[in-house]
Formats: sequence, C-alpha cells, structure tokens
Amino acid sequence: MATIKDVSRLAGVSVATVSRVLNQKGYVHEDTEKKVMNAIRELDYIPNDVARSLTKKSAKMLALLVPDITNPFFNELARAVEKVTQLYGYATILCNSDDTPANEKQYIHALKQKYIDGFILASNTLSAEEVQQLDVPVVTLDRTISDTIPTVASDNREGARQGVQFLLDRGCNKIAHIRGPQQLSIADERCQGYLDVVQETAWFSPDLIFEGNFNLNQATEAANRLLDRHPDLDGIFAGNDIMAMGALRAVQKRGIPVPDRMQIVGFDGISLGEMVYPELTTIAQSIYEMGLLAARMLIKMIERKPLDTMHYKLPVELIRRGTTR
Amino acid sequence: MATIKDVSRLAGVSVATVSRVLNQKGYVHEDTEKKVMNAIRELDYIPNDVARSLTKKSAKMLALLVPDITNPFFNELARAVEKVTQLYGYATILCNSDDTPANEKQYIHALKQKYIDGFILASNTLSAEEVQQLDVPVVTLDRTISDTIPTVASDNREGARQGVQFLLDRGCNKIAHIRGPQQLSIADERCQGYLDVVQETAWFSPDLIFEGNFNLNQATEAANRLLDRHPDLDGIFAGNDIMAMGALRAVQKRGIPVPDRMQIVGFDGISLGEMVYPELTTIAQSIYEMGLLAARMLIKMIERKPLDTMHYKLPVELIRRGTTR
DNA sequence: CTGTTAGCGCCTTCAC
DNA sequence: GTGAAGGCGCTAACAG
Repeated sequence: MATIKDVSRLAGVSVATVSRVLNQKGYVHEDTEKKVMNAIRELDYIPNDVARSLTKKSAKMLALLVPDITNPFFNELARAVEKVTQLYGYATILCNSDDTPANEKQYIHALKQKYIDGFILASNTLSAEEVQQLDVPVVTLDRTISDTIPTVASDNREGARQGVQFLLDRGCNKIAHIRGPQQLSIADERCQGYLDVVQETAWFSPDLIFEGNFNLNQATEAANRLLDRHPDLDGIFAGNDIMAMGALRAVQKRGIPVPDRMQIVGFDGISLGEMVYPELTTIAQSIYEMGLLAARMLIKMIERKPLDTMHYKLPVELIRRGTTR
Repeated sequence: MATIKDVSRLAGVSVATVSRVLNQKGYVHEDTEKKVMNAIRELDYIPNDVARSLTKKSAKMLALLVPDITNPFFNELARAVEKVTQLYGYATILCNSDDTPANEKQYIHALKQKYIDGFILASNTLSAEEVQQLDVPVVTLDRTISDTIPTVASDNREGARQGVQFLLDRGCNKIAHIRGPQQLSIADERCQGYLDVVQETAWFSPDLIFEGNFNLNQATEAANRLLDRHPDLDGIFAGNDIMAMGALRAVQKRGIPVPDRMQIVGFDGISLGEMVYPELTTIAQSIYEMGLLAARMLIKMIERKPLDTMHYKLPVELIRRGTTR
C-alpha cells in the first residue's frame, strides 16, 4: 500500500505538496498538481485514514446508539443514518445499548478513544449533564434533553390525538389505550394525546389505559385484560405498532372480527404493519426521514456548519388501512 | 485527555516503560509497574486507539456487510455480531450494500484505509477471487465461496425437506413452493429440498414453483397466481418467512381459512412470524447463533488463533405454530 | 508556490 | 529492567 511519501518521491515533490493537492488546501501550481495526480494514479494511492485521524483528531466516523437494532423502528432509522454517513464519507458504528446506562457510557468512552466525531442517541438513558459533558457533537432522537442539544422528534401528542379522533369518527364508542413504558417521554406524550380526546367523554375511565411496555406480548396480555374488563370495547389505540399488533392478535384469537367489531390504530408506521392481515391503521412517523435529518444535522455540527433548526418536530400522518373501517 | 507522555512524566519513567505495562510485554519491575499503574489511575488515562492503530495497523474494528439492515434476518444477525464484538473490545461498522457489488467494493476499500481488521459478508455479490484478494480475514454467511474462506450456514436443503414433509404429514395433498431469487444459493438449496420431497408425487408439476424474490409483495402476488391456477392447492412452502407472510396475507384476503383449508410453512424463524395471526409455522435457523459464530470465528482469525472448523452447517428446527394443523 | 520540520500518540528495536 | 530514538502516515505551521 503506497504512502504519501511514495507519491512525493515519484512526483518529485515534497510530501507537503502532495498533502496540499490531496486536501485542496493552499496554493499549488497547476503543473505540479498534474504531476502529483499522475503519481497518485500510477500508485493507486489512497490516503491512510488512520494517520489522518491521528493528526486531525477526527475519524470520520459516527456512532448510532440504539436500544435494540432488532426493533423495526430502530433498524429503519439505522438504514437512513447509514445512508447519509456513507454519502458524506463517514462510517457508522452500530451500538446496541439494551437501554442500559452502563452500556451507553462504556460505548461512548470507548469510542471517544477512536476519535469518533459524533453520536446519534436513539437509545437514551443518559442524563442531560452526562450528554452535555461529552464534548462531542450529539443529536438525540425523540427526546429533548436541553435546548443546546439538537433533537429530532415527531409530534407525538398531536399524532395520538388524530389517531383517537379517527377511531371516534369511524364510530367507536369506547376506546382503550395500551401505552408505552412510564417515564418514557414519547409514551407519555402519546398517552396525553389520547387523554386530550377522550378525557371528557361520558364513557372514559382511567382503567381503559394499560401498560404494554412497547412490547408485543405484554400488549397481547393487556388487550386480554382489557377485553375481559370491558366487553363493550370497540376501539384500541396502541402506543406503537408492535403493541397494536399484539392487541390485534389477542382480538383475532377471540374471534372478534376486525374491523367490524373492533378497530385498532397503532403508532410508528413500521413496515411490519403492512405484513399482517388486516393491515394496520397507524399514525406514521417519517422514521427514515428522522434518520436522514439526524445524521445530516450531526454531520453539519461536526463540520461546524450552522444549523437551521435545533429542534425538529416532524409531522405525522394517519395511514388508513384494514384495522379500521 | 491524558497521553502516555503525561503518565510517564507523573510516574517518573519513560514512555517505553508505560507502554510495556500497558501491553504486558517485556520485563518491568514490580515497583515501577505499580508507580505506572497509579499514574494511570490518577490521570484516568486510556490509551488512544487511533495512535495504536497506526502502529499496529489494526483498528480493532470489523465490518458487517448486509444487503439490508431492515430485513429481520439481518438485524438479528447484526444484534449477535455486535454483541460479540462489544465483548471482545472491537467495534462493528454497519454497511448496507443493497446487494450492489459496487457498494460492497466501495465499502471494502474505504474500510481498509481505516485498518479494519475483518469482514463478515452477509451480503454477498463478490466473486471468489475478489474476496480472496482482500488480504483481510473474512467470514461469509450462507454461502461457501471457497474452501479457504470460512463460512457459517444452515442446512437449507434438509430444512426444506422437513418443512415440506411436515405439510405432507399434516394432510396436504398439493403443495406449492414460493422460492427465493434465482442464483442465490440458499434459495436454490431450499427449492431443491422441496423437490426432493415432492418431485416423485403424482400431483407434482413444475408450475407449482413460483419466484417470490424473498419479498413480501412479490410473494403475495405469487400466491395469488398460484391460487388462481391451482384451486385445489392446500399447502404452501415458502423460501423464507417474509414470503410466507405474503402468502398468508393473500390467502386470508381470499377468505380461505388457515390452517383448515390451507397450510403454510416458512423458513428462517424470524420473530416477526410470531406477530401475525395465525402465527407462522417455520423452519427456524439459529440466526443469532450464526451471528455469534461468525463473529467469534472472525475474531479468532484476526488474532491468529486456530479455527476448529472452517465450515459450519447449522441444524435447523421445525417450529410448529398456527399456520399448520 | 514549495520544501523543511515538528508534531499527533503510541510501539518497538537497540543500547545501556 | 529501563530509556532514547526512530517510525507508523499524514497535516500544519513556518520559512523561503
């Protein structure tokens, strides 16, 4: 593997000159540039990124921290992030935190030793101060840690409102909510949106809300309890699509026809929702867009370009499919 | 961020000595070792990976090339690979090839400039020679390129046989196969397994085999054609779970009861299969295991430890669920 | 415009 | 046992 020295020798110039043409920095005569270029081509020379990183203190790499890459939301995100980094000449390092703070910290410290340029935090167990003290650019997803840390998120509350309102409009008379984990802000926001719509109705009662932990099986169980307790239930709004699918399964198992006697709306818009029958009506986030945005923001920050917006709140979209009338 | 120099100064020794205790190499007096350790602790010193990479020509990173991280098979794989690398102090770089040779090549060259230690090739458009010439350790998944390149794969043909045989045993009288893309060896093997079982039956005809491209929608379409052409069809063996789900959807849409009038078996054992109703009967690969194995093998190769086996062919397991009687 | 030189942080002979 | 010095490959002043 040729080095810059080989090139300089072949071109009959100094390494500094080669470096200059490589980085298009400083003046260099057209003729010498050509000589250098030829030498580069002849030797198939490609600059060594590691050496470059050492001097630049930047590795052209960024890390994506997710709780679980197996979760459709996060792998769609990963897909987008990877796309952008690839495009801009960065590499993306994948980190599975399992939502464990210790893991996150370990990753972050390990990666800083590699001159990682920035982090996209989709997993998010770190406190505001911890993130602040990272002294590396960070973008967080779905959670505003502080005004100084850029975020991209969806309008969860408004989305939830739309979903529940839609159920109402389609004729539901009693709607339950299977919500995500306590203290996870997106779960709270969606639950809040549900409440915004139903709180004042005659039929509402707090035990229409069950915890499903963003998890299929727990949601199935929650749906079962719900059905036992409220035989007249005819609508379920789930805090995410996975839980909606869990509920759908429970409902189908009981032989209750969907959407005729039970309508279901999920949240996220993961492609999985189209794979079940009936296909899931859902409040779709632009997951891929969120990934693109987050990655582009981060790269801008790394390259010290100005950000147009610090906090993106993306609109969501109701996608009407088979689980509603 | 402290450097080795800071440590040496504080400990009153030379950098060489610090390096020695760091790498446990060469002799160093017990007392000086202690002094060094203390200095390290006091300064919270962590060696700089980039500098280390530059001299060692190894970055403690490996790359995972997949066609699409969004595919459940590959993200489960990624999960496993990441787990292992994390455990052994490596980082894993995620690469989405979209099954495009150009992309793969670009990734590989870019990463070699970063002193990537090895590749796990799950995406696989490269020819044998190209892989051979990489002069970096490689493990391939689901495809044997040459005897010198380690692989991990499932026993696809035997698995397919089991799946089809099971359909027969459960009373199917006419079984179709929706297969994966031509020229993809795993698709061929599974198709071959299907043929092994049905080829000699009275009802078999080649137009019971349709191409579904490992893709949900194409499989749905294939199932529709199949149902049009063979109204007496009562069993479908799909080349993977995604296609099985596509078929299931088509069948359900026509109001054909599953498993009573139609039974379906998939292949892969992705967790998605449990999310539909009825849940998918499938030939499960140990996807996570495959990932663990591949990563461990690769790391062994990188660290020049001997491999017990060059080619793993993992057993598969029939998981009996709701789409069969 | 171009070359010289001094790092970046670490590892590795080679003397002592 | 330990230290000095050179080198990994590249960038960034600073001269000229």
